[in-house]
Amino acid sequence: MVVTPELLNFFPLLKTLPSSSLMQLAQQSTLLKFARRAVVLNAGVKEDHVCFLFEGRLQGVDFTVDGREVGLYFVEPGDFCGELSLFDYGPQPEYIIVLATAVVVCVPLESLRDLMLANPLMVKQLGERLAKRLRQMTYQRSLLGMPNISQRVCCQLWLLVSESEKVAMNSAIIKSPPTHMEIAIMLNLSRETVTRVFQALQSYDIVRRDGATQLHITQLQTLKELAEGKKEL
Amino acid sequence: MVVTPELLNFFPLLKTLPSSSLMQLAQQSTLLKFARRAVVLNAGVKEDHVCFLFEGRLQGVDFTVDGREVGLYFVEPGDFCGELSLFDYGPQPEYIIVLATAVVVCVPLESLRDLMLANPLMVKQLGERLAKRLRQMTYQRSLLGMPNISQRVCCQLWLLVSESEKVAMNSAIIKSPPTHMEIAIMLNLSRETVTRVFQALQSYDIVRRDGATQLHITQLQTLKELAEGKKEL
DNA sequence: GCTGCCAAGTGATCAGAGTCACATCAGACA
DNA sequence: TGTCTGATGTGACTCTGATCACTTGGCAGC
Repeated sequence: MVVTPELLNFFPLLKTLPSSSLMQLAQQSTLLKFARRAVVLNAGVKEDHVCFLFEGRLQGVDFTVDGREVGLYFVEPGDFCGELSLFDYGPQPEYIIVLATAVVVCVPLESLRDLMLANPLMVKQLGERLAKRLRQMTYQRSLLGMPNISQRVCCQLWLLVSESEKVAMNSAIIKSPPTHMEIAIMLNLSRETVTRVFQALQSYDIVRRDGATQLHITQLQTLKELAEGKKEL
Repeated sequence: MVVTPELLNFFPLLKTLPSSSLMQLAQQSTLLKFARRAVVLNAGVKEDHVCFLFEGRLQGVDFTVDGREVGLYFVEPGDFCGELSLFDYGPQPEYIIVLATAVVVCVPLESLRDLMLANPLMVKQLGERLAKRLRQMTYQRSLLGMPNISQRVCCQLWLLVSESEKVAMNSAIIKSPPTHMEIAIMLNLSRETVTRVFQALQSYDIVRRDGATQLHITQLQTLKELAEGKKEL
């Protein structure tokens, strides 16, 4: 499918580029649609493109020696992944899996690297990006230290709420939310345990399922307090 | 204490700088000695310097809401910490604690940032550095997914062995190793559990304590196999 | 509408790590 | 040399979350 400069403009990182560069980049890029469970980037491989997510949701996952899945982070629209090798030329460290049908713009690694060399602003943005990811992973790691399981789940749920909805602080909607399994591997829990926490949350009417594609959080304030450990389920 | 350009030269990141810059940086930097348990960098604070470790060992730690310690990474001599805000001007995300009496060169953040702007090679190196830390954290996270506790401990131990000793593959020595507690928080385990794993390792004569300041790994090969899950304790 | 498939819901059971409460040990220090 | 402190070592007990083995439910495709 054809990639237009306007499409690239959707992504904060690329927005700052001169339109000539955008034009060129658009020509070299491809637009792909991935179904659920598809693998967007392979671990251990030197991938030759960076993936910009336009629509859907991705998850970075790793596997332990014994084949157990470990969830690392979620990728939301506007964000991208596979950028590590821009810096160190190393292989992609983790798998990137599609959680919800995803529309992805694949931008050649080399082109991006060239732009990066010519464009200090882009280096700055990419640096900020790595820093952000590092902060994110640090936070995610600290979640795992929490002894209270429900709190862990609530924190993760809270992370999935968009910033704008957090401000309003009323109710929120998470579109095509991760499955219990996908949340479980983020938090080092079993799928059943996550299900049981959700059962509890639903019984108190803190969250509600709107079909399979929407999770309605009816009491955002309560969820926050649960996440902060100010309340117990 | 006085910082000489030669001292700065010890650090790979700074080695590439022109000697004039080094000279200047040296004048602005301070050399500090920290005792065990001292706090080198505070979480949540906009620290104004980057810490280069000359001697000793540091640990990045975070705390959960309920005051539980979470270990994030170790810092070994030659390495540095507190560099995130170079990129995003944000606060230091985690505490940096001294594990073994540390000699630290504190370099002003602003000076480093200036050098970074003037010096593409340094940007490159710092980018590689962030990338490396991300890979490290990804790996450390995957350790937590392992269901077998001894394996987890062995992996962590294996990480503490220096690269040069891994090549020789005979025996190795870890100088002033982290305490059981410090290892425990890295692996989401209780201190007692780590102690029990060490007991097992010692009973099979895989590791041995040489006083409190040295941990002798007598069977490096076995340790590796344990870490890889090819063997069980 | 039927079938299949995957996600979610649920109870019973169990193992394994956390917790508690000590004892012990080694080095630091006066 | 005695004392203190922090690190280890260890047993007993608890209890929580994993596991297993199902059922149920919802959606997609035929």
